Amino acid sequence: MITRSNRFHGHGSLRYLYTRGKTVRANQLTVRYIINSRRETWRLAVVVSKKVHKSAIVRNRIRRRLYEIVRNNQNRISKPYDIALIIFSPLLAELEQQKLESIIISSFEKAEIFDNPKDKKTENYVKIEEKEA
RNA sequence: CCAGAUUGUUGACUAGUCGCUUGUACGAUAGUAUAAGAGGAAAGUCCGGGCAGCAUAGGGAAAGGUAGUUGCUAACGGCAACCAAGGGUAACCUUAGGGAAAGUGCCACAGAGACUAUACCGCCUAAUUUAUUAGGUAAGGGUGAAAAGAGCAGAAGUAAGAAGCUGUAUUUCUUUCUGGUGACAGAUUGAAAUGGUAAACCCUACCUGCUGCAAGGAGAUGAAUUUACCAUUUAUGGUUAGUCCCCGCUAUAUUCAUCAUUAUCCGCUCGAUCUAAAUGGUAACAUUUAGACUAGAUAGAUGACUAGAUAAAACAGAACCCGGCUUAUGGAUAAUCUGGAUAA
Repeated sequence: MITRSNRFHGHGSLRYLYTRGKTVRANQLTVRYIINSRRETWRLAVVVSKKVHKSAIVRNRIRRRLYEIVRNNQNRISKPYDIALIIFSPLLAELEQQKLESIIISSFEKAEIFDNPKDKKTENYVKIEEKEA
């Protein structure tokens, strides 16, 4: 689970994101995102409607797995993005962890929410050099 | 040992890595430490109550609900014990269990005819055209779940028949008695009635004010109207609004715009609470004593991954809180009881 400051609040905010944000589509989910100039940290919302699955247990499970994957990779989000993950398929509750993680990471890289891997490596090298220095 | 009946319990654990929510302590802050963190149904939202607002929640009408008795309870359409009817060899189970003699409606198909009802066949009498007409008739046939009959049976009677009569069953009212708080059970006197349906209208008795935590309270900034409006009078009348309707009651606040505001804080968890023991009661339950504090989120915490024989398990996620009901549920397991078989 991510901290409360990184969660997404309010219908108004989501409406704003839906009308003005950019979208990237994967097989079973879409990512909508926009840079929020008022904030300093990024925010994430996972939207799982009742059409996806009737049971609240399954919907909670999808939400928690996606939050967890994003949390493990949160160092790669540099700018104050507002992100919404909109889910279409109940298969995400059963999918293997590595596959699910690769889907999320690839779609985030497509959207340029994550920095490019090459840039990331160079940054890391820079940091290491600084530490060594 | 086999087949059943009833009432329960549990419904996941350990280790590691990375996290979330709330409380407490320390700290200027960042944060650190520590404690706690979904269910038996949290579900369906079907009943009942608390709590909140509307008058203090009042009267009438309408509408709705409940239906054996006694008790339990904050209350109930719930629970317990009992009564009645039905099912089972039994343990035990099931029951929308008041009234059809207040009135109305309905009873398909078949059949001549099914409650202001009838004569198809047959039977009897008369007439003549000897096979038809007219009249009588419900003993018989046919149809149907039920037939001129409204419980059942019987004899006498007649042209053929009926009304009527006799016996008996049940029910209602009634007389008296016994047992029980009572439903009721067992006897008994007299009179009357007799198809089903009240999960058809209806009648009887009892109960129910409406809206639900998105209740309700506290917003910020700016603007406008003002003691709701009209008339007379300064307290009345009318209008409007609030509680479905009528009566009654109430009327310093109301409206608009903006705020990525459908936000934020309170309500919010100590309560008809939980655990244990004792006492009373057949039981539901009650009382007393001792101890405990046990989720409070808000796009919504209680998790993700790895390892453990890997196949890790059912139904399933608190949203103001309680008491029930109903529905979903893989596996494991306890107690009591019934019937049968075998052995001693």
